[in-house]
Amino acid sequence: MNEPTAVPPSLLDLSTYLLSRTGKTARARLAERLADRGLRLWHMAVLAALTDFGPHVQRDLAVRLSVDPSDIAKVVDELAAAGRVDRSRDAADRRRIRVTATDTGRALLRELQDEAEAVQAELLAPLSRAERTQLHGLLRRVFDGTPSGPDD
Amino acid sequence: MNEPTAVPPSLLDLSTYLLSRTGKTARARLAERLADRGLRLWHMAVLAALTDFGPHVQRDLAVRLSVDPSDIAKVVDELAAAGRVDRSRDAADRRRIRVTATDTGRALLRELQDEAEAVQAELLAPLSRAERTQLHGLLRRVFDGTPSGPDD
DNA sequence: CCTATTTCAGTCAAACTGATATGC
DNA sequence: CGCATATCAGTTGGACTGAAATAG
Repeated sequence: MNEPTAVPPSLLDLSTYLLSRTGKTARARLAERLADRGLRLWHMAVLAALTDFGPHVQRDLAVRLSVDPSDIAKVVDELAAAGRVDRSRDAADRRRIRVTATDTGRALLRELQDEAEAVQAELLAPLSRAERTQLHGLLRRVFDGTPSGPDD
Repeated sequence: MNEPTAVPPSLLDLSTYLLSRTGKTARARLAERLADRGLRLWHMAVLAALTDFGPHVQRDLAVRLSVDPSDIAKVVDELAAAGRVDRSRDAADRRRIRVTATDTGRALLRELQDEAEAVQAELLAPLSRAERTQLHGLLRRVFDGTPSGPDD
């Protein structure tokens, strides 16, 4: 008997289905690599925000990354325990906790970015360099045109 | 103080990040619409498989859609309770349960496809028709080149 | 006896909610 | 007092695991 491996065409015809599936695969592959280091995707996202934009109050990290503040707490806590970020109370407003990436935190981010690019190279292998640029541009315009929900 | 709304460039530069985010948005938007009808994405996927390829044994549904068999059971059960599919024991191999879409099941699928296309039109609004076709082609090639993991 | 199919119960991490403590 | 920030505990739906029941 033939194996029922073919995906339903009425799903394949939806670009949103392809987006969803390939996106999920991409995330899963990177998450798997990060798990080998005891990290999750949010650890990388936080390090990226701190490195790109400098120190953040935790609240601002949550806003920028569209994560719930209650979930940021745990992630920052773990990064701090590993020496990847420093935390310090804001002298002017003692409610606020300022988070800064350490040198080893920034070094870790560079390694994670290498991993991410390796995953990406695997995933986009069917495309030529020009096509990858094209895809990136199209995705970027879709992303920019999409008002961010709380769950994105 | 300026709002920290900008997403970190070191993430935006990753096509896989854009894929992941836009894919998640697409899924969430459609899931929200389906929830209004008391349905989830798997209900639609099962109806699509049954409509595109005809009746399936549950095991084959699980393989085709890359879902765990233990999760298919619940979905099919709900669809059957709503009269969208029929179940019958295979006479030759009484372990197997054959699932068939009913007329109302197929009618429901058509409605769900309309919803999906509406979501897609919203999401891809920034792109011209030609660009959407281009995007679809690129995504399709990435998808086809990606060996499916259990979690895709 | 071993395998295949279905099903149920339980685990597990992720996303979200609610409540609390602290400081403005 | 109201509001903002951080934190903790609990909930919820999804994906996966293990084991049982039935049939080949």
